[in-house]
Amino acid sequence: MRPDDLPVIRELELFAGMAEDNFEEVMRPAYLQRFPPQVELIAEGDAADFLHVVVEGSVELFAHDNGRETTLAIIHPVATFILAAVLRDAPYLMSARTLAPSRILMIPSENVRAVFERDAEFARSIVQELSIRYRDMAKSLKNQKLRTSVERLANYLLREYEEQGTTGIVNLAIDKKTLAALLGMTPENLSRAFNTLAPYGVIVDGAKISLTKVPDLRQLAKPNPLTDDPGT
Amino acid sequence: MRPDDLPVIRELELFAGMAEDNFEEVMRPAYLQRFPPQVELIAEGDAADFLHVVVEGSVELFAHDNGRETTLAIIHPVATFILAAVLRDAPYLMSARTLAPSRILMIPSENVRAVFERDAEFARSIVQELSIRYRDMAKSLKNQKLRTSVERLANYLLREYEEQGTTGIVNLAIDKKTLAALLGMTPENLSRAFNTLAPYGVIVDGAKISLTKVPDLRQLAKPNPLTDDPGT
DNA sequence: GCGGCTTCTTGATAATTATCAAACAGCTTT
DNA sequence: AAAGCTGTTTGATAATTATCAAGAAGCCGC
Repeated sequence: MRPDDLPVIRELELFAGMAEDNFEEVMRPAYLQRFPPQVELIAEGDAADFLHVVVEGSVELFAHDNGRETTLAIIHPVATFILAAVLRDAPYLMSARTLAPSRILMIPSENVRAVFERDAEFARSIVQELSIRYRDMAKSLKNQKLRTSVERLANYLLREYEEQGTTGIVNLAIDKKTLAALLGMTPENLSRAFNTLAPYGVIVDGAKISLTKVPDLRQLAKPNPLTDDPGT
Repeated sequence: MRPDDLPVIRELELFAGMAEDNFEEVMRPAYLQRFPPQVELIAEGDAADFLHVVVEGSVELFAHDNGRETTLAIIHPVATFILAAVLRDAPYLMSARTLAPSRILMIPSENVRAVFERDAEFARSIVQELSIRYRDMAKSLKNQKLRTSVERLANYLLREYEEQGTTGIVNLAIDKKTLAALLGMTPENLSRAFNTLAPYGVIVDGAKISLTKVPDLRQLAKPNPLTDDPGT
């Protein structure tokens, strides 16, 4: 592990409050590894041996059923994934693969559980993290069940628009195939959904999306904090 | 509160491990109330003032967006709901209504949070409960994104079949309109989905569903523990 | 029993989404 | 520059799901 990585991880909300010696105990057996893109880090059904932290790059959480595949979330630095499986010592429900060249911190599950038992601050942070994740998942389910694919795309664009500083340009950080899977549609349909949004000022140029009529787009999308706002 | 209710609640996994005096402190300001069916207990967007426990009856968690409504879960006794909102002191993401005449225990959120801070066993239980809920939500999302409506119905029936003792008869505990919303389809489509399943030995008689060709149904449904098994 | 009610079902049609096939664009490799 | 990728788009068609309208079945109060 590079010496300048630890402070970054320490600042993660999950670890920020815990006692220094407990932090060290969690981190001592952890290791940080570099992965190229498209490497499968974990597979659904596997035992949850490690808590993973995306330190750099990005990770896609996806799942299979019936021979079909879907994307459930994209994890950006610095954040953990599969915390729930680790805490329950249960099989992963999702697989994970790197999207970009990434550095992943892997902490043995036992250590997470052991320190959780005796560090109340850490326990508190874990509960907050889990609650956020639960709520994000609930929002995703609402998004999927209550909106059409065009609406999901419109809301996704508006969310990115806010996060990227309302400049009028949204840069897609993931390729369109992955975006389609995340939004619960086929790549062909994503392409058509972009066309449908053209009258609402959505101009596509590769991964660069211009939003020229945000009020119109907003009227179509009808964003709702109880479905859209992540991390609350 | 009836004196014989407390032990039942005490046995809830969430409360089982905690110290007696802490349990009393959580419960002292709580109150147990009886509600007729179809009473809206909480509304999405409201502040999370109480942790709710379904002691008797049943509760539907549902949500709106875009003028549409969907059902996210049905809660049976004895179980809590909206724990994540309580812990984060954040607005509810879902509304809740009674489906049957129900008795609901309401515990002020502050008390839950206060005791959580100092009872490590309680904290542990909360983490387990949250993890289960997160994973159930993830399973629901997989179910919704990866399966057709007929497949979702088939898997629902098989799950109920197991839970109701594999007798060949499944009794629907909720009306078909609610089931349709839970499975993410319209009532009309649910009716048609049942017809589609007739060749697989699914015979509908009101709320009584007979499964006469379970192996065939299973072959169609392709149930998967990583999508279906609740509470793991 | 008879309205009156709700729930559920059926039919016809429309909207949404997926599939299959082919073309195209932007890459890299040779 | 040509060939071969991969990712994306477009077109044609099919499958899935929703909507609208009407009918059937069950339930309740009187």
